Amino acid sequence: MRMTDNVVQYILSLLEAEHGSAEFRRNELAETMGCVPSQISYVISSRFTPEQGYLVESRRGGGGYIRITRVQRDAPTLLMHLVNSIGESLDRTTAGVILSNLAERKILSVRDAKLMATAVSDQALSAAAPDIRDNLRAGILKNLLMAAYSAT
Amino acid sequence: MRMTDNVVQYILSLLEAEHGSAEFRRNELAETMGCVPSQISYVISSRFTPEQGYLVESRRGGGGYIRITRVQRDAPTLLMHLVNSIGESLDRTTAGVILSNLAERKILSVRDAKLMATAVSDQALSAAAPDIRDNLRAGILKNLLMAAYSAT
DNA sequence: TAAAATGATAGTCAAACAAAGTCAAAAAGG
DNA sequence: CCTTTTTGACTTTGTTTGACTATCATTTTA
Repeated sequence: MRMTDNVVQYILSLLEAEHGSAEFRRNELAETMGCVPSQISYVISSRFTPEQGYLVESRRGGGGYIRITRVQRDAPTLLMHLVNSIGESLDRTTAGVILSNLAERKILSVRDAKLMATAVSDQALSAAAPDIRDNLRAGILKNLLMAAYSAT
Repeated sequence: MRMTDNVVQYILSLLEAEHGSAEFRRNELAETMGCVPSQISYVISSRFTPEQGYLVESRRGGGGYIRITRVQRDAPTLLMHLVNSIGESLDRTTAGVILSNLAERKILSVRDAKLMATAVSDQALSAAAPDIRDNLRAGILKNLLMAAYSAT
């Protein structure tokens, strides 16, 4: 398993245990996970972004910390924000992060998330030239999320 | 015996051992089979297609993998016939007919059918030039049908 | 006491690494 | 011939690492 996934899991468990808010020291977490500190930064910047519904605050220097807070919004609002944040292009990694996050937060069923992931996969889009796949992904996923919301 | 057939056999045995889903690293498998990595890609693209009842997922980069999932053993034969009849191109009218038919016959839930219809709609595919949309529809729908009935 | 030094943090960025994907040419079958 | 298979060079994607920078609180110094 990737270090990235381990760190994600660990942070999610912290969020779970503390009802939506996790605070830690970057170096300490890196130590317990057995990775370099910048890996923590990588995980946060790729997996706990505002688009994913997380607020990240931090402070450097002595007594520094990183705090991640799950933004509390009802499902429709969260979906709307998400759809608006997607724009014209969506790479597959981000698509995957979005969908697993929605499933994790129980905004989508695991089944819906899997179907959507399939719909935006490279396999499904193989008929399109690689350089427009990200545009297709954006269009497809936005439509799917809207559909999932309105068909609830 | 051809290398291709050896690789097919090996993957089939993995699928058997793991009840319908096999995950491996392309390079590793190539190593154990004694072939170049791209041969694995060739085998997958020619022998583990949706037409043959398989769904393929993959990831690049560190910790990358290829995962092949077989369709459920009790998947409706109609579904498989359908996937085979689709070919390289599927116009939106036919897609609509197919999906409402599947829902009608209760092979798909109404929700799944609606999501799939959204995924192959012109709206969702607006980023693609009109002349390739039918090709995209074919690829997307075939993959979605496999996903809806994939083992595990 | 104000300024400077110190040490404890987190942030940034690019390079190194670890995969899988693509494509076209060569080889092998039929 | 024509199709399928085999091969390998090259591309793209995603992760990991580490050197360097920025910031903040505390302690020392002038």
